[in-house]
Amino acid sequence: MISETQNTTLTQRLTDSGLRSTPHREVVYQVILAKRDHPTAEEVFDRVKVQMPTISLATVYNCLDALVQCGLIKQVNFVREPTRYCPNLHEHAHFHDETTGEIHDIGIPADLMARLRSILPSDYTALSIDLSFRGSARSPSTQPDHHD
Amino acid sequence: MISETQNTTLTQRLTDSGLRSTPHREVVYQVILAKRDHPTAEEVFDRVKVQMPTISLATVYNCLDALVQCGLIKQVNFVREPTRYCPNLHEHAHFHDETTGEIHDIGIPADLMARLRSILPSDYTALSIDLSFRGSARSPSTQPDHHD
DNA sequence: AACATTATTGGAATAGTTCCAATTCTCACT
DNA sequence: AGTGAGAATTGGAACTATTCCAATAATGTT
Repeated sequence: MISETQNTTLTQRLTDSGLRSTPHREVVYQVILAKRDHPTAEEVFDRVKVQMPTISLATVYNCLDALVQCGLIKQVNFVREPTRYCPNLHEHAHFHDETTGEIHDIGIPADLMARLRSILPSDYTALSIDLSFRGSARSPSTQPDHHD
Repeated sequence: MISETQNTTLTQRLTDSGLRSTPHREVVYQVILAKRDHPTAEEVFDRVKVQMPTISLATVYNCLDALVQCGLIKQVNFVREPTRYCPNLHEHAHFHDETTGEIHDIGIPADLMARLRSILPSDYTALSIDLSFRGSARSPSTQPDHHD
């Protein structure tokens, strides 16, 4: 079940963006919050169907778009992979572990965010910044030195 | 025509990765170098066809994969957009201008690259780092000046 | 020249996402 | 509570991007 607080946040955020709070959107949001991984639309669809078997994939896309639009979730994408969705609203990067397939959130310190913005020419306005790593997490000793 | 130097680099890089230098791969590489934008596979296909009308889209994908594999080009991707290809081998970020649709390269200073790596836990090994911005370049205030 | 390996081809198949028209729901206003 | 306008949902078709496949062609090696 969604807590009062979360529910309020959801409704609030949606209406702030001129969108309605609907049962479908609530369940989609709930499902993304419940398991803190980075599901694809298809995975969200599967999880939502457990509670709401009649929901359609098109509606899941619609709900995800709505949640992105009102700023409650973010889209994450890796090369030639389907879009994934992430409810972590703190500034963070993503590490895509190619060995396990998992995606890990990596916090970005505020000063680094500022530094990132600073590399842009002054007339560029960034609405969003995306930092992602690809590699593997479990290679403790045998790391081949690799310089360019 | 491809210059000796470029051709040598291409052949060298390919063979280093256990791949062959073929006419198709040469033309694909040449086309990507010629216009320094960030074409999709489909766009590369269209440009290559001018010189090599019989090439197939599957081959373009194959060639692009080969060039990525040997490190001569990089894949760039934005949310729900087809993969794009970039021959800039310097460390750089991408700015996706949503007003014009253009993608601009933004250099990343060496110390910033180091800083980025430093936010990863010590047992994470990054094979690649991807930094991208989304926004618009034309400043929000009235800006009659027009630079490129 | 013959062979093994690798590349190319066209087309079919798949995956991810969007679109559409019909229906249902919700909210604001009586 | 009833009604109408606008928004959301639905299923399925359409579309786009990419991969797969089996047959053919090209290449480098002996």
